[in-house]
Amino acid sequence: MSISGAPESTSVIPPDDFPAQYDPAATEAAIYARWQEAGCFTADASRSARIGGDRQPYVIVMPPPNVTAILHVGHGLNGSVQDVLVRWARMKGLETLWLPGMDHAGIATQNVVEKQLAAEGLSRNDLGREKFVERTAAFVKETGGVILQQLKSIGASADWSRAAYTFSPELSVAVREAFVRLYERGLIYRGHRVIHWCPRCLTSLSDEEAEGQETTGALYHLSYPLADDPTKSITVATTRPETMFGDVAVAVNPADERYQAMIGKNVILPILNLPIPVIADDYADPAFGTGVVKITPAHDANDFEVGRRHELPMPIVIDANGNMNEEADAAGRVPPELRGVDRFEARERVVVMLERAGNLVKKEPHQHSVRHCYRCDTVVEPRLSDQWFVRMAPLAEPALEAARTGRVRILPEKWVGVYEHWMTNIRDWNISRQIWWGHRVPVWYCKECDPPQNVIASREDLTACPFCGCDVVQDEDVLDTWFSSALWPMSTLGWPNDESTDLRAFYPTDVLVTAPEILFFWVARMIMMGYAFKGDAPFHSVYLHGTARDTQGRKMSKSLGNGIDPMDVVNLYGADALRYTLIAGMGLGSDVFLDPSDLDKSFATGRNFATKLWNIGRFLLMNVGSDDVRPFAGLKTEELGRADAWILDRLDAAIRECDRAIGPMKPADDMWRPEELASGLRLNEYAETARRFVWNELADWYVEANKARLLTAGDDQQVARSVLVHVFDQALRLLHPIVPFVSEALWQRLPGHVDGTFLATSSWPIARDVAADERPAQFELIKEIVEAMRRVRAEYAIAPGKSIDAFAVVAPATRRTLEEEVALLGRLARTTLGFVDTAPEGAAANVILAGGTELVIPLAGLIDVKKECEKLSTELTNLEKQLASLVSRLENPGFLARARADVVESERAKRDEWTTRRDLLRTRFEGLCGKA
RNA sequence: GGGCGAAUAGCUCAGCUGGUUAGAGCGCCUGUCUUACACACAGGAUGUCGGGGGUUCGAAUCCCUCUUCGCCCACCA
Repeated sequence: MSISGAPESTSVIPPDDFPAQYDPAATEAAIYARWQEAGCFTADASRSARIGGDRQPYVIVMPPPNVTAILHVGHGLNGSVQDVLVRWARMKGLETLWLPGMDHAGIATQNVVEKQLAAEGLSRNDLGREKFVERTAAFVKETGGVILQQLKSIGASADWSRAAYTFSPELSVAVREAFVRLYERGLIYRGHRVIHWCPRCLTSLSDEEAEGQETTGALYHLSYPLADDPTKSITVATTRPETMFGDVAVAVNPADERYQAMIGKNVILPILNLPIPVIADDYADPAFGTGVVKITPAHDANDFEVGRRHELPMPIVIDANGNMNEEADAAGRVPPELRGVDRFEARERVVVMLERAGNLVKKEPHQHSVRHCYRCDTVVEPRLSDQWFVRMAPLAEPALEAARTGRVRILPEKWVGVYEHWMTNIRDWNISRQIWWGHRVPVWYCKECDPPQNVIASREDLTACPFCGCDVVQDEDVLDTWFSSALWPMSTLGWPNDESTDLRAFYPTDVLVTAPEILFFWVARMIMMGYAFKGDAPFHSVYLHGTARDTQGRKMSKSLGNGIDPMDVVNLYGADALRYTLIAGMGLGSDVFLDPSDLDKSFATGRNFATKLWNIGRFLLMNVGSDDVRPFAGLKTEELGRADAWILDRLDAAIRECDRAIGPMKPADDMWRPEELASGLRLNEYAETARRFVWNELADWYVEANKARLLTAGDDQQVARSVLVHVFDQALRLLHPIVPFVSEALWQRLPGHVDGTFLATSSWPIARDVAADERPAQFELIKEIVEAMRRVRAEYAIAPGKSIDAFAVVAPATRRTLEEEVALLGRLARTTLGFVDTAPEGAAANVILAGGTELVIPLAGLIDVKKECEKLSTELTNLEKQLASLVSRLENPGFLARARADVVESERAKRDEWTTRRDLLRTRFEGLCGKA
């Protein structure tokens, strides 16, 4: 198939400049390069109205992907959403900044490098801290940042000149500043307590990093004999019998009748034969298990609290690697045969030992949540240690208020409740990690000074104690990666330098787009830090998008092997196909389902749409040519045909709908009004509206209606060329944020395109404000007539080549204005259409259109009269039934009294229309089929 | 265990504050290579809007309840 079949006179575009088949691979990279050369995505701080410029700023900070990450569909989804928003804002004339960057991803990156070392038979300790950090930095420098390149190939219009990195010198300054300020305000403290410990990563984790997984384990009932009467015993229930060596007490509820006599007595810890006290504490729940809980303060966060309340010792019996071992306060507690044994292995063996000793009462299956390391999935071990914490309650207060007052809008709204719940029950944040890759805790210890002077948090590296001048040592720990991420919107713009141009021009930012999983990891903490250091929220909107899932609803992941590589999609169908499919397929907050085994089907929507768009462009260029086009603005209203008036009307409607779907860009006066909290950011509605306009209105009707006009030289041809080019130009603008490449490629080829201008930086369409006129409605009538004729043809299986005659019975005034236009459109249905005042006699297909217009198609010899009668009969019956129910509604006093006036009005209009139709149908029926 | 959300065409979902003959994409059926497009065009079929109650003149839409799925949180060992 080539365009050689096209009439020579209109074939003005050489095939090599406008291939018949859209080729994204050949188009996209070149276009992206030109955008970058032209600086289309580089934001100019001096234009921000906040520092005296002429434009409102619009800023999105990109959730920084891990520096080692490779693009997956989740990133594709996230990036596409942000890119749609920033491209939209840019076209709306705002000074738009999409600030990209990467996260050094402490534990994750360290794990990658440690794995490499392991392959060489080395551990990080073999290298030592300094060498290890050097090696990791080199690895990151060498291989990191792949994902940023990949984001470019999906069209991300980020300002790469501002790309940031959480571990850069600049951002490290911000991290230190934040730490020291919080420390000085008493919001960071060092605590000795039970935290989540990953025995594989050998570091502590925050509550959020230790993810619970429902697991079927066992609940073991163990009997601990009484010290003063070994014939009696008390039964405790536990899921972790191996921790018994760390038991220092058993607790019962003070109100529990059953155990009143035991409180204060001692029981004997089996195997070890150690006496431990029975204590009373509210923590013991009489309703759970036996009502008795063993207390292991060093290996359970709750037991730790109990231990503190009762001033109990806290022996550690499991070491950092998760093996049974005697550590602090545990001398003689771990039996020699278990020393060095893995905790799970030990569990089995302890159970056997207890069983032999007769202390195992029973074992029952038990469902409970076991926490795993979010980076390596190892079962987390609660461990007693010294860690740094952030006091969260004071920080959470303004952040919570922000969501309540409308300063920050969270979409979809269902997350607001989750956010509130978390914020009101917030717990302190463990920010220290026992790894090497990350921001080292900026705290130095002096051995000579007395507390509190011996602990110094400092913005500068210290070599000597500022108080006594002697040597100091820096804390060994590094900070949680998320501590630096929490500062992201500020630190990337220049904070802590409050005078920084970018910070003044672009902070606070506008929308944060991310996945709901990291609402607490990241989003909530950014809001808190924003208030803590800048006194304001870092953005006014949080958009939480869905997850990419496979056809079985499973989350796409590397480990499951059910992922889709976005680069495959880009290579096969182009970035636009990927973007359109993702954006159109994702309702607010709902997940996107894709079939990894059938990319062709999964991305058909986007691919087909890009192709369609390309073909409209081809038609336009082949038929409009490259000769000068009359400027649209110079056209007089009366020069426009009905089709022109109609498509312009549809365009205005589409523009309005798209604007409404994406929603208000910013809150007025920095506060969302209640009714705005749930509105906007419906990107799928925007995509659907734009698609419908371009495909179903522009291509299916306007282009078809214009074919004849464009071939007939004259004034009207010039009008048609002008309107077509204008409407397509506007349509490309409307679509550009979703499908930037193909729209740009086409826009650059439009007649009259000025070299060096880009669709990416052109203006967003504005709906006209014009007086209503009757022509769009008249075109709708033509459309209906054509559709009716097609239906009749299909129904009676009239051969495609065979022309038929039809008559439309319309009001004389309308008829006069319709005739010429319908003549042009007649070919659409291969029908000769005439207009008459009354229907002709004889057999005919009869269609009643909206508004009471009757279409009569005399089909002598073509139709089966009996079939037609049956059809008329059922149509008539249905209509009468519907009409009856409508009439009864309109006669219902309750309805008339309570329904809104406009509803009543429209119901009445509908009744009148249906009545007319019913009468026409009845006449037709009686004429054709007789009274029978 | 607490909280939140969802259930609409074979599949993925729209249907906003109650009033439409309940929609879209993909899939399916029937025609068509009509000079931009077969990744297309034209036409078509398919839904007791999860079950049951209720409020109302009127419910896919509001309330209650049940069922089934998701998600978030949680110290019941």
